[in-house]
Amino acid sequence: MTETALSGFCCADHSGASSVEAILSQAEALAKARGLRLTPVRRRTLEILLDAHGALGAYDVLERLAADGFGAQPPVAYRALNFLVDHGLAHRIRRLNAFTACAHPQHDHRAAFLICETCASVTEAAADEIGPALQKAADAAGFTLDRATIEAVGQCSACQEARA
Amino acid sequence: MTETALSGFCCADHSGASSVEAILSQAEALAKARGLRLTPVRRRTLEILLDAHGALGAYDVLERLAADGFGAQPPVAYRALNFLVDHGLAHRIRRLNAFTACAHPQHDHRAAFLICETCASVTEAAADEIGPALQKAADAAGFTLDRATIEAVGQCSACQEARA
DNA sequence: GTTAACTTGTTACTGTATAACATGCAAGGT
DNA sequence: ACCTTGCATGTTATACAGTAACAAGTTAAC
Repeated sequence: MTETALSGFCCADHSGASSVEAILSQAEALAKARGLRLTPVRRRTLEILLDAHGALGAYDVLERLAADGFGAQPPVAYRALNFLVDHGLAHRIRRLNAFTACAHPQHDHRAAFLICETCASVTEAAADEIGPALQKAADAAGFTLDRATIEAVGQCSACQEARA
Repeated sequence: MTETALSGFCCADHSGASSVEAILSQAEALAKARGLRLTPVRRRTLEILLDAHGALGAYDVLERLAADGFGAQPPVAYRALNFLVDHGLAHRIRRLNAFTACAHPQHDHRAAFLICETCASVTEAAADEIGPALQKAADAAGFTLDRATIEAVGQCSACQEARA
């Protein structure tokens, strides 16, 4: 993969350039509040994800980090990405082996991801109603739920229109 | 990973040895009905997944296939596994990079997977109620839903008791 | 019995992720 | 200020996961 643009806008309300700044400062505030260290690599990694407006593979992120003078080996990217994921600033999209910035870092939300098969865009959707249904299924199995990954595949609205 | 036993029982009602046979013959009937060819490698692959009573990595499956005289190269395992997944006889667990036999191959169900963090067992839970909730979230985004992956992480009932 | 479609097998390779260790930086204690 | 302790970064090397492309054998249909 060279410069794999798994692009696409995460959601309407933060596709403008200004909101990159907004989310970045939210992240900074959040890190301060929780005593986390949003170091240069970590901050830059988040910025890269936000700039991509979609999902990026770890090696794509690494390429950009290296171009900025950070380390050029996989662990550099994986560590920063895992940090962001662990603290809710980014999400891992397993179906794509990729990562995407969290659109709403401030609230602890359960998110579902809508992955377009045509343009590979990733949209983060509120999954508040899915939680209880999943909880019920877990209860029935005597399973204690910690967290869940919900990834849907289909066609985004833009691609449906283009195809019509 | 050498002989990584991502073991654990899929669900109470098919953890007996006899049901391996039962599911296998269900699969055979189903293949016949749909005009699919459940060839030796494919059948054996399904059997391997059923014997494992849980999720197995592709390379674990490959090892066992090779031991049985089938090809020893990755595509052999991946092709058989993908065939099973494509036809609903197995599921791919993305969080584990692994595969597991479908517990209920006959009905076209939406399944959620409950992955135990302690013993790595994978339970297939009915997710019928989750579908509508997800559909609603997709609708709100103007997204046309095709299929979805739902993977939950937590503690299975057996491990909770053991820890208590 | 020949063709066309599919299945299996192979080699070779690309992509994804982590282990283990060395170095460096930062915050708190004395 | 100085040291210590823990965390962050960077490196090398390697493990693990998945696929492309082609050759050979099988099956089913005509």
